[in-house]
Amino acid sequence: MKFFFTRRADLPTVASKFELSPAQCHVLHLIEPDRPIPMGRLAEALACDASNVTGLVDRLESRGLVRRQPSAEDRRSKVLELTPAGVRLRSIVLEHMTTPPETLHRLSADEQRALVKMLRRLLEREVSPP
Amino acid sequence: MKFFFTRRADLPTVASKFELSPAQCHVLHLIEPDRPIPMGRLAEALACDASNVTGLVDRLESRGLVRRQPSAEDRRSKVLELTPAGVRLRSIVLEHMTTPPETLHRLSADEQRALVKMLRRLLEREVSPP
DNA sequence: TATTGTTATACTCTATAACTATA
DNA sequence: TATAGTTATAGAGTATAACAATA
Repeated sequence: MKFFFTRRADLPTVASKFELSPAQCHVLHLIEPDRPIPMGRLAEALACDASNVTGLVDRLESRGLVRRQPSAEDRRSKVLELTPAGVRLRSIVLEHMTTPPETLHRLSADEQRALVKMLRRLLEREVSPP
Repeated sequence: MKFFFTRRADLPTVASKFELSPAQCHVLHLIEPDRPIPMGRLAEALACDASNVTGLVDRLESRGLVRRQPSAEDRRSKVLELTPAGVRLRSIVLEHMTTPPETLHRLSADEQRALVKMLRRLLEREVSPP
């Protein structure tokens, strides 16, 4: 939990480097390149009401990072995909967010590997099962 | 990072169980019982502007969870402390937030211990050095 | 009837700038 | 002059409720 709150305090700082809000960062993270996602599924993944996604996507769309496309199967639904600019920014943001804390050197290379392995196992399939 | 965003999505859910906002949860976490903290230091710990702390504390104070007290050393400054109700709610919230993800059983008891140990080392002194 | 996304409304969070009372 | 906290203001995030189009 301490880990969580520590990173939570960092997010606005990281996000603002790219003039993004924390929530916008989260959206960028959730829309994977070449993997269009319906708006409703995005709302689920964000654990927020669907009505919020409208405005969130509006702002990202007006910055040319995300596109709304009609869904092939259901004419009520729209799917979201990253624009080329969105793909680029996403990868830059992710790179910055994965910059490890300066305290990482406290763990040996072996320990770091073991840590990553355990965290991976904890998180598998917890978000956006294909 | 995936870990972070996963927990980030959980926070509003956990918080709303107690009719708290995510930020209010964070504040409750940061004010330790019997450890008054000046408002300015709270703003630092939250990585937000000092002006936000006013409203944040207003709302917590009007719910009887937090108290403002004049600082002994500097008459400009006010220190924050939890009320008895605040101490109680803090401990309940923290208990809920430390409920491990259901996927924890994927790690053996030994692995869990090792994981906790490593995370502790990564985080030591990163927040609120005494 | 039920569902997807939108709109309207209200409240909270957040930053910036201007203010006050101390230092 | 500088600092701690407040107030005013504006934009973004969030939930609820009501709505249109489609299923």
